Amino acid sequence: MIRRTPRTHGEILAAAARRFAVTGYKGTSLQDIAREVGCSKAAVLYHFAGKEALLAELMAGPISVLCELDERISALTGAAAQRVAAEGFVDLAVRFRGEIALLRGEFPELLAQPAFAHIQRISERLIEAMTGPDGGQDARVAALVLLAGIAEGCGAFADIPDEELRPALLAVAQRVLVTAAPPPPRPTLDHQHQD
Amino acid sequence: MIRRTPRTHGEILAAAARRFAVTGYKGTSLQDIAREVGCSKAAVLYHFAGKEALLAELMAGPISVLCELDERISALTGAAAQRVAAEGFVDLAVRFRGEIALLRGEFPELLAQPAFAHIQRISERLIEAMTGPDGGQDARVAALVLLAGIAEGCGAFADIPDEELRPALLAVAQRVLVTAAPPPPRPTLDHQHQD
DNA sequence: CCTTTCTCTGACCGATCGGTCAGGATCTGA
DNA sequence: TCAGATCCTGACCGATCGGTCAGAGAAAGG
Repeated sequence: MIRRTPRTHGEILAAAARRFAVTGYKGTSLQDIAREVGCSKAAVLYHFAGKEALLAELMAGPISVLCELDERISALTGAAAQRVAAEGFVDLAVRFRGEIALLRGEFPELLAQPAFAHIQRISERLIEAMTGPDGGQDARVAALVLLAGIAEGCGAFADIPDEELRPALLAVAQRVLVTAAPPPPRPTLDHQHQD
Repeated sequence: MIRRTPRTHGEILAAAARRFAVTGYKGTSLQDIAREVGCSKAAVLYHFAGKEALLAELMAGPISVLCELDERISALTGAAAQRVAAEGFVDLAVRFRGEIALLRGEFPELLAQPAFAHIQRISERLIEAMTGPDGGQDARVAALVLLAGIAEGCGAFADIPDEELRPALLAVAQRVLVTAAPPPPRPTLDHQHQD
């Protein structure tokens, strides 16, 4: 009586991840997943309550890590919160880039679902933290570009090993975020400078 | 006999843009668009050959500008190509951020369609140009994050006026891109592949 | 007036979606 | 051997999708 759902459960999950990564969540039908596994669509729905449950189980890992990150950040402010948010998000993106990639830009609509409502709030707090102590509009734009860029771009980073991707993304984050208000010595770019 | 399609054509187009911006391309049905206009679904299909034609007409502007940018870049190399690519893409994003936003992360699937195949190629060349003369993996990661971040993030920039958004994005681009490998500037991190 | 052209509608089509259901295998434990 | 739980299937459901079609209604021109 120990064997709950022998091997098909995991197989279906893996197949769903593969399909989602290729055609996106909405673009993948239960039929597609069933075909990938080599079983019937009804079998998929025997192991999982529905398509949404499939996604929820796939995203359980990154979501729990994201929640932990949110709690860590909520205890901080200013530059400390900014640094932890950036590093934490990079770590999360590197570790779960496969899972994040399979959402393929469907964040807005998926986040609109009540099941993922808290993710929406967390990402907003993440943006706020990444905006940093400067707090200006430029800093907020930078934070948004960084967050969206990492989230959307990490689908293209599948072939880069973790130990190379992490420092690369950290370097980008360090460069892009407005770390403070003080005037940096470097001139800001504009169209009219020497060629 | 002059009046081709009086005003409904433009009305339908505007309504489609509004709906696409809210629920995405795939997430918007012709019924939704018809409801927004206040006509029947058949009327929408009377003015437009199909849903795809609707999108194509909406994206005609940004696509033509993107093609121009591609041609301009193809005549350049190295740092010059990088600068033109970054500035050109920022300009494009600022100017057409409404149109870009209504794709809502559906780039991958839409680009997979044969009708948008050349866009795929152009974006790859854009990445290559933005990677810059350094050419290392870190530079490529930075370029990807920037491109994806601007494309995905500009949907959140609707309330920022052009004259504020452009310099903000240019500043981000200048910071994030690995500008060069030459001697004077700051050392690139962990990058032992030059001779 | 009638005819033609343009604009638009409601009904309808086939396909596909997520999901349900009755029941057939297959296995387990007594 | 039989009973019951587990695993899975094919058939089916209602909803919705993009798209078609015959024809109604209005406008224009003779």
